Amino acid sequence: MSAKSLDTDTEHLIKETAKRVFFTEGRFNATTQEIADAAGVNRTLINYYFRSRNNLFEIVFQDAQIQEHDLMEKIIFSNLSFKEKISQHLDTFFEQTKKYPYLEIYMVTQMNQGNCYKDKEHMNMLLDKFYLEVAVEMEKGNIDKMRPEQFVLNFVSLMSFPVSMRPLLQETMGFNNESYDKLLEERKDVIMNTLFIK
Amino acid sequence: MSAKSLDTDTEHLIKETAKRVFFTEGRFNATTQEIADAAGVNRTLINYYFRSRNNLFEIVFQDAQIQEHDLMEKIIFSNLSFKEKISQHLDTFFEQTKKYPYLEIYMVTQMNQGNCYKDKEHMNMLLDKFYLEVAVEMEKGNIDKMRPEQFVLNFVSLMSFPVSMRPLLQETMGFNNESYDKLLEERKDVIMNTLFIK
DNA sequence: GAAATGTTTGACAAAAATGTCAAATAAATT
DNA sequence: AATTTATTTGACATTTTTGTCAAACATTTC
Repeated sequence: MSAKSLDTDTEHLIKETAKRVFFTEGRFNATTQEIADAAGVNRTLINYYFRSRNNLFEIVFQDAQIQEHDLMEKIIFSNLSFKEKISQHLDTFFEQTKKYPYLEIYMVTQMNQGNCYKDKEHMNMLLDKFYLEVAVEMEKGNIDKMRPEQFVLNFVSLMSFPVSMRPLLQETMGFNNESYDKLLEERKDVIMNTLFIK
Repeated sequence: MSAKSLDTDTEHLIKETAKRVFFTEGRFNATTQEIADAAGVNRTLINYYFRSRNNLFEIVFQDAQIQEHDLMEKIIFSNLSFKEKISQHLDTFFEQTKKYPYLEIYMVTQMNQGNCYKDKEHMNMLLDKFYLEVAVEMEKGNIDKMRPEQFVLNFVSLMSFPVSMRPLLQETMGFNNESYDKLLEERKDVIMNTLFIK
């Protein structure tokens, strides 16, 4: 039981499928039937393992939070230089968003439906540490002077928006999948140049 | 009939309420009952005026597109200098997003559910015109050199992301409503400084 | 002010989605 | 191999949401 393959563990399969439907495909109001179909299992197994649809959704939401959180933690507690931290984080982020492009949008829609974010305390501690580093870089003249919070907003905006909003941006800007992928690949350099003073 | 007040025109009231529920409150899977309640009308009036829930949603989606479109057109066909165009657009955008912060996210979730964007042709024409202006500014040395498309991505990202993702960002960054509002107010200057070379 | 038209309402029907259960099957334990 | 336990299934019940309709009401038109 403990050595059971994760691939065939139905509970795990359902959860991963739900994540795929939400975070990868962005179908935020998929029904339990649709998720069950996508997982290739009987719908009532969702009730067996998760009791209710709501419960499954809450668990998936928590998972999403942890994922965001871990990514954040990784960048802050590495002992790279500031610039390298940013650079590294861009790599991990773009890697992760290939799998789950709609993770952040999902969280927003959930929060707008009354679901709320947990573990603010710890996150704040991480951020305060980061703000200090940002301030140091400003003193050194490596980045423009502004409130560190604004730098963080710039950073996450430049990084996330083109991914999260891809359907809208790709369509309005007249790209096809291939050319938009290319655009995204080029973004790392663009972002580094935008954030740091040459 | 033609001179009827728009405030009491039920059809109009329902549509505006739906927009409020979706774009202002971000409750993307509100039921027809919830929308009717929010509008203070009988639910079946939605069927009377819009035939089906789906039809209402499509109409609202179209409205959203037109709104985005008009905003885009405004900036491009003004005869201000490039920098003033950007500046002006930031003002209009922030003004608009006070009313409809979740308009863009709504469009993305709709598109992920199979709804698709219309009128690409015209939008492309607008963008091409804008790309040319961007290129000129780069030549002049007012903005960093990059593909004009990347400049547009930077621009919209810096502008939209902190608004669209507000629930997530505000929570994770530990702001309250008031302090986040303040942060947003400061953003115009930050964005101008980030986009333009001093 | 009577007839015609447009609007609103509640009762009901239909559809869609979720949840429950007992029986069937499979797996583990003795 | 028999028994216990865990998993899976389909049939059914419940709940939620949407759509229809005729009657009530209001407004306009003649």
